[in-house]
Amino acid sequence: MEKAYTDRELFDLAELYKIFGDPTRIRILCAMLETELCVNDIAGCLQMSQSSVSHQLRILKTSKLVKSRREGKSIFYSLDDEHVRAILSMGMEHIREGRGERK
Amino acid sequence: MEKAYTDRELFDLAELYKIFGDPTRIRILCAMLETELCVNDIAGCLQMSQSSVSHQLRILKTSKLVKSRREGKSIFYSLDDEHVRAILSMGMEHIREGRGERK
DNA sequence: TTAAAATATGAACAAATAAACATATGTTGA
DNA sequence: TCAACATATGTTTATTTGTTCATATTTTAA
Repeated sequence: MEKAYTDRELFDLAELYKIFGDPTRIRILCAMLETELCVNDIAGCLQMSQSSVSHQLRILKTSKLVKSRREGKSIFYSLDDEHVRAILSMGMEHIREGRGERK
Repeated sequence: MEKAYTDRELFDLAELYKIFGDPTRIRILCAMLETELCVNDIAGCLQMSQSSVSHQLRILKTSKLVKSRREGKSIFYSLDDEHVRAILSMGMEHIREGRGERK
């Protein structure tokens, strides 16, 4: 039986999950589950600095987890595709099945 | 509309993905996609030290991503549940849709 | 019970990275 | 063009964390 995945794919896979593996980014992503948001909106409702939000959004965008569109002075961000939602809800299911308890 | 997830859940979710977000752990998990493996097997086929494998396995077990059973002097590890497989393949789909390219 | 094999664990070190701060870029309206 | 607003980007710092080395447990066989 041959190897299922290439080294490259395994590395990229880890890189992908690394993006999800930060509380701040998770909060940003989940905030966008319902609607697109501009940087200031996110900074406001998540109580974090504009700079920090912007830095994280850049990471999320580079990883193709969010996309953006400009409207006047504001730039609206939203989840890039349905895979992002699927990954989020898949993880949440795992958590809610009693596997996410304190260490 | 009320908040979909609690702060606790969002934090746990990030913690879960953080476990997936390391190349070594991803390689260990994917090595176990087909069959259960003991520590030495993993260290051998992944070319890493016994100590490092053991440390990572402890993390994976604590997070309920793998389970173990003893057989004589060896301890065999395997994926804990179908969610782990689902999360892995979901991420792989995302990668393979051209969203995992170099930064 | 002693030795050897398999695994686990503790400590130290180095690399990665998120947040904060300051500053730069870009857009709109007067 | 100028001022004000929105967002982006360097840089530094503190924290986190994966690996290595040394050592400790645990199990089997003689």
